[in-house]
Amino acid sequence: MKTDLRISKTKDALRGALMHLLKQKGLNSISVTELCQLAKVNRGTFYAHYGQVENLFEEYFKTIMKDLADSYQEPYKHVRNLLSKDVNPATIRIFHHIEKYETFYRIVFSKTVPLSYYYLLFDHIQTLIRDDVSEHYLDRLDIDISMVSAYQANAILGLAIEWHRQDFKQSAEDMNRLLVRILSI
Amino acid sequence: MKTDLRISKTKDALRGALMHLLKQKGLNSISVTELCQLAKVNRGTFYAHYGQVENLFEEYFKTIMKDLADSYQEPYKHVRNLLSKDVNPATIRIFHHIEKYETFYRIVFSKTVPLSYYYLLFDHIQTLIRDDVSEHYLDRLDIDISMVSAYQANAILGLAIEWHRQDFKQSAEDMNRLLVRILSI
DNA sequence: AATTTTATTGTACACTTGTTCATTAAATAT
DNA sequence: ATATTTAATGAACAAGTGTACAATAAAATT
Repeated sequence: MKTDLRISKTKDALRGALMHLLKQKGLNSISVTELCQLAKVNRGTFYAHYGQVENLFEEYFKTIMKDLADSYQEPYKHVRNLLSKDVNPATIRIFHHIEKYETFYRIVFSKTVPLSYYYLLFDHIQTLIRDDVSEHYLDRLDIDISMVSAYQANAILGLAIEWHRQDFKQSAEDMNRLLVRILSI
Repeated sequence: MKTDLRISKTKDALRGALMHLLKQKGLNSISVTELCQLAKVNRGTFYAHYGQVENLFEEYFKTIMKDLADSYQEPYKHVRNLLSKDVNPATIRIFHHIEKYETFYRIVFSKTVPLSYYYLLFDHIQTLIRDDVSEHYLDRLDIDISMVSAYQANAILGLAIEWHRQDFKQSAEDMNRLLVRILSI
């Protein structure tokens, strides 16, 4: 059973309007009313699908996260030679992913956005890292794998935050090199 | 010139009401109206001091950050013996600080809160670490100190996030030991 | 092509928000 | 103690929020 044409039409219009407005103002200052006016969708229809503007954004977020997961599957080319044995390829993929969706991540890392978006990203990276970590620490049953992966995942995100602060002036390639250097110290 | 008694009276009432409501619901679902009703303060008065509920919370936040800065100055007793040469005492202080203000940090780490609070905490820890890092990397002028400190600061916060997720079941002491173990691997 | 199902619309409602301003009351200064 | 300054109040405003429901229109099904 495929989704009703009217529904996807409405959702496309709302997503388009949101993307348009996000280039002008922050997520929290976009009202349901103006969003619906721009999308030419009835306000009641919006509430039938989403409870608040954030929910609409989150739906978009999931498609981006999907891409991150997919990019993890992709074969590695240009960075493999950089990698030391301590670097998880998954972690190093993140910077290219952020670069690709820069406009989007400018929102995700903006101050006014709820912490939940950061957590969604964190979760994703933590999961990617966890598999690698649990292999590496197979012999040490005494240490909490969740803690180790949380530590490593968030360290990477620390670099991403600083990258955002410096207005993404470095290239993703630069960030990869930086990460390798930090890990090798 | 000291602050007007009426102002501090109003602010105390508002802060008290906020703390009371935060035990029941999330920050974002507290309306200005209900806050003022509980505090017995006119809604117009609220807006004279704060633009939104978040601003009131941020005022409280700053007093907590002050405590974190102060605790950094305190002489070290019970953890010094644990420290390897690679561990910055500042970083290891953070877990005791979070434990002390657990109620508060349950809010700071909750999903619905704006990312700006996380950044305030991040900034603070990054600054504390930066001094230590710049000493350590004095010879390596090619590496961005902000990046290294962002990496390390956020790694610690990753542990704090995971700690929060596990409902703070470990003691601050446990977290310190864990950090030392991770760093020594 | 006709029928059934279901999404969208328009309208209405009570409520919250953010702002303004004259009035009142409380604190500070004389 | 009185005068002056300044904060708090109450009322009113336009606009947004969230919800409900009957009427309509557009899909899906037969």
